[in-house]
Amino acid sequence: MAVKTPTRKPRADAQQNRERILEVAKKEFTRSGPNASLDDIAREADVGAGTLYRHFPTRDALIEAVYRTEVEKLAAAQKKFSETMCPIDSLRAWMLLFVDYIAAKQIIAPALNSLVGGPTKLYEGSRGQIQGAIDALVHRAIKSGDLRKDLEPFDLLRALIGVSYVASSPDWRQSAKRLVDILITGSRTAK
Amino acid sequence: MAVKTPTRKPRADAQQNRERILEVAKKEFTRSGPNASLDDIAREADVGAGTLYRHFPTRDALIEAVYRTEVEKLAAAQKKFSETMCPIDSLRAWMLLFVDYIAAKQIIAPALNSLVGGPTKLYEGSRGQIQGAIDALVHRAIKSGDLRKDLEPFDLLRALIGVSYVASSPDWRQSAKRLVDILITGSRTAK
DNA sequence: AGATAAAACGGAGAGTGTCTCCGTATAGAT
DNA sequence: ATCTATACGGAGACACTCTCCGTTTTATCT
Repeated sequence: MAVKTPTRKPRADAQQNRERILEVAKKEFTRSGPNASLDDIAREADVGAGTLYRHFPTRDALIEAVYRTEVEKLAAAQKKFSETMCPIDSLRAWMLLFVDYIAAKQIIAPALNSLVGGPTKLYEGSRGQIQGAIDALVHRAIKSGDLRKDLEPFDLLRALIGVSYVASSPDWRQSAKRLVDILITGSRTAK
Repeated sequence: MAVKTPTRKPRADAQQNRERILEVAKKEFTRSGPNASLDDIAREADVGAGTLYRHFPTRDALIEAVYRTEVEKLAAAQKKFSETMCPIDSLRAWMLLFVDYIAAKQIIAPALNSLVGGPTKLYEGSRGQIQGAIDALVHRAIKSGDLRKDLEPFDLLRALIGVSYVASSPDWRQSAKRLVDILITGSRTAK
């Protein structure tokens, strides 16, 4: 079923370059936001601009790749929570983790908009991961009767992103976590 | 109390240019997002680049100015609602208006991040307007006993922005409005 | 109606970033 | 050792940003 594979082994240097670019890009995006100069990144990674653009045809492709591993961790956490906690608790735990995650790696913030499905079709991959996670959590909690049946997981994600997006005040994490509870309270089945 | 005013009457052409720039800028930002070329905007407004930059020293200053009038309308709506509805209803009405507003003028979306207090200090003016509106609404509803006392108006705003930010699916407005109710339900005083 | 100076204009151009093209280098297969 | 698919690099064409300053326009004064 896999694609035809009479292809030769991929070149090692290509892989190395790719990783080095990602490393540098992560640092640069963190440092100077999503508009960091791509040529700068290429230079710092000791590759030509062409190499960077071959690996990542657009700025967005690069950003997407940078955040993919982070996103994968969040997705993995969902599985763990679902296995060890009751539905509603695992949802809350995941949402709180999300908040912490953003707090720790502000990097992600600039990309969140697109992640949630912005005007462009970027982030399809990452988006699928995150959406899969929240879908699983919400559906389980709906099935167990803890949450309203009409709850759209994606809406919850949107709100969560809004909450997490900006660290504008020192007590940001506190208030973000309070809001997670508000969201969950509002999402419970009417008693 | 006013500043010294031995100044002469401001020049009419300057004012006209300023308005023309704003008009064109609004159109361009709507059409091609917040990265629209400023030189293009200047050209289309029949002014030199220098003129544009004199009026609006930075891209952000221009964006801020473009959105200011929109923001003022939202702030005005708050007053009206507060005068004619009960606290909790006026909060809900305003939040729904906010959603509609974004739906109608996607323009605002790109600016929302900053509006909510992003890394930069832009949008101070607009932000104050919006924050004032939600503050008033929430405080009134807290005072009337409809909402939890520990609710941070700003959190609600953040969530609202997250909900409104992206029109990723056709039924976006529907689900955004559902989420407004979830937020309000979660914000009510525990019975 | 001039005359005057404050206010505003415009656009050339320097600096920076984006992205492509294609000649060159190299890893893996034989 | 040879071959060739694969990948590399960086010059360069193009686009955008923003400033500088000589020129023009406007409000005001007489």
